[in-house]
Amino acid sequence: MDETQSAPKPGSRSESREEIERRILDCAERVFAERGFGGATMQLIADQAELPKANLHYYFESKEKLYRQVVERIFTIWLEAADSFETSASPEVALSRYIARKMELSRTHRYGSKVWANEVMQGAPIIQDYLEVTLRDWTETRIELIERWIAAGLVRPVEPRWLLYMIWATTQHYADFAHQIETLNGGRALSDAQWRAATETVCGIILRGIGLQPEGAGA
Amino acid sequence: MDETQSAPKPGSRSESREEIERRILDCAERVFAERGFGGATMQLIADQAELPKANLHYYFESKEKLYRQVVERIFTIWLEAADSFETSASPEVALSRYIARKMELSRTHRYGSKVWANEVMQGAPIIQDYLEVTLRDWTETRIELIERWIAAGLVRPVEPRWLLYMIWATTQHYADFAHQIETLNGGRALSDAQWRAATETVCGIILRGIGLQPEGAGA
DNA sequence: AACAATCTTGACTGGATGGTCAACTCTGGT
DNA sequence: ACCAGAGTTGACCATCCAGTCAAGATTGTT
Repeated sequence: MDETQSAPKPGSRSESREEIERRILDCAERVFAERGFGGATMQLIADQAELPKANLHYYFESKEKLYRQVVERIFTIWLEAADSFETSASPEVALSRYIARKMELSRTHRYGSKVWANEVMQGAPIIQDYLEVTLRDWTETRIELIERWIAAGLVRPVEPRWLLYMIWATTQHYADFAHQIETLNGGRALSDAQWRAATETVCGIILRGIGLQPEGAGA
Repeated sequence: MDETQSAPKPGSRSESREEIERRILDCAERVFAERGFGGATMQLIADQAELPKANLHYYFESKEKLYRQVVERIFTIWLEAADSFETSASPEVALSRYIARKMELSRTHRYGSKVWANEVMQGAPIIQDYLEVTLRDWTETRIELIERWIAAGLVRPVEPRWLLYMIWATTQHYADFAHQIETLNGGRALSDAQWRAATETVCGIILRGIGLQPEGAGA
C-alpha cells in the first residue's frame, strides 16, 4: 500500500542513513500535509515509515526539528521551480514554462504543497523569514520584470502582483485541493491527458488574459 | 485583544443561547482555521470565547460536533455565494459577479475559507457527502452553462472545469494565503483600494482569457 | 575474535487533552 | 418567598502524546 522505497527492504540494515532519513521525511511530509503540524503524531509517522517511534527520535531530535526539515526541503524545491521563470526569456516563454513547471510540481509534490499551505495558513510560524527575505526578493524582481514588459508594450497593463498570486493560486490548487478535484472527477485521479488539458487551459487563460498569444495556439 | 461581541458583556447572563453559540462558533472557526482539526484544542477555543471548557461542552457535545457545525456553517455561506453565478445572466455579468462575490467572501470570511481548505486537504473526512452531491451538482450545471456559452460563440472554447477551478483557486487564495500576501505587502493587510485592484485584475485576466470584454473596460 | 561506534527498541515518564460530573448559581414563574 | 429548570464551573479521569533511557543488536575495523 505504501512503497516509497523498494531497493533495500525497509527493515534491512543495508539501508544507508540518508535513505532512512529520506524515507522518514517522505512519510512525515505526507502526515504533516494531511493533518497539519498539531494534528500529526510521531507515532503515525513512525508507523508509516515502518520504524519504532524511539528510532525516529534517533534520526530527528524532535517533532519540530523534523517538521522544519520537511518545510525546508519543500522550499528548496519551490526555489528550483521558481528558476524556470527565466528573466531572459520572452513573456510568453517565461510564463508558460513557469506555469507548466508549477503544474508539474503540483502533480509530483502534492504533499509538499499541502505542507506549505498549512504552514502559511497557520501564519508561517516556522518559515516567516523565508517569506520575508527569499520569497519577497524573488517576487520583487519578477514584478519589476513584468513591469518592464508592460512598459515595452508586450503585456497588457495589469498589476504584476495580482498576476503572480493568480499563478500561484491556480497551480497550487491542483495539489492542495486534489481531493476535491478528484471527487469531482468521479473519484479518480486526473489522467495524463487531463493534466495536459488543465495546464494548457490555465496557460491559455492567463496568457490571453494579459494580452499574449500562447505558443502554438490555433486561430 | 479579542472582542468579537460587545453589546452584552461576555460573562453576562443577558446573552441569549444563540449569541453564545455564535460566539463559540466564531472562535472555533478561527482556531480550527489556524491549527486544523487535530491541532485545535477545546481549551484554546474556550479561552478565546472567554468560557470555562466545561461550559463549552454544555453547548457543544464534542469537539467533532463543534467542528461539524463550523464546517456546515461555512458550506452554507459558500452556497449563498454560489448563487451569484446566475444562470440567466450574460457570461460577462455572471462571471464578474461571481468572482467579485468570492473575493468579497475571502475578505470577510478568511477563517471559514481556511477551515474549508484544511478539511479538503485532509481528504474531506466530514464533508465528503457535500462534495459528492451538492458541490458536484452545482459544478455540473455551471459546466453545462459554460458549454452553452461556448457553443453560442460567446466564449472562447476552454474546458469549463479548469476555468471553474481557476476561479475558486484564485479567489480563495486571498483568504487561505492571506498571511503570505500580507507579508509581501510589507506586513500590512490589503487596503480597500488594493482589494478593488486585485478583484479587477482577476476579473480582467479571466474574462479576457476566455475571450470576453470586461464591463467598463477601457481601450 | 575482540572491540568500539552506530543503530535499534520496549518500556517508561510527565504533561496535555477530550470529556465527565456533581455541586453551585442564576432566572423567571407562581 | 419558593421552586424548577437552565446555565456555570472547578475538580477530576482515562487516554494519548512527545520525548527519554538503558539495554541490547549490528556493523566495520583491527
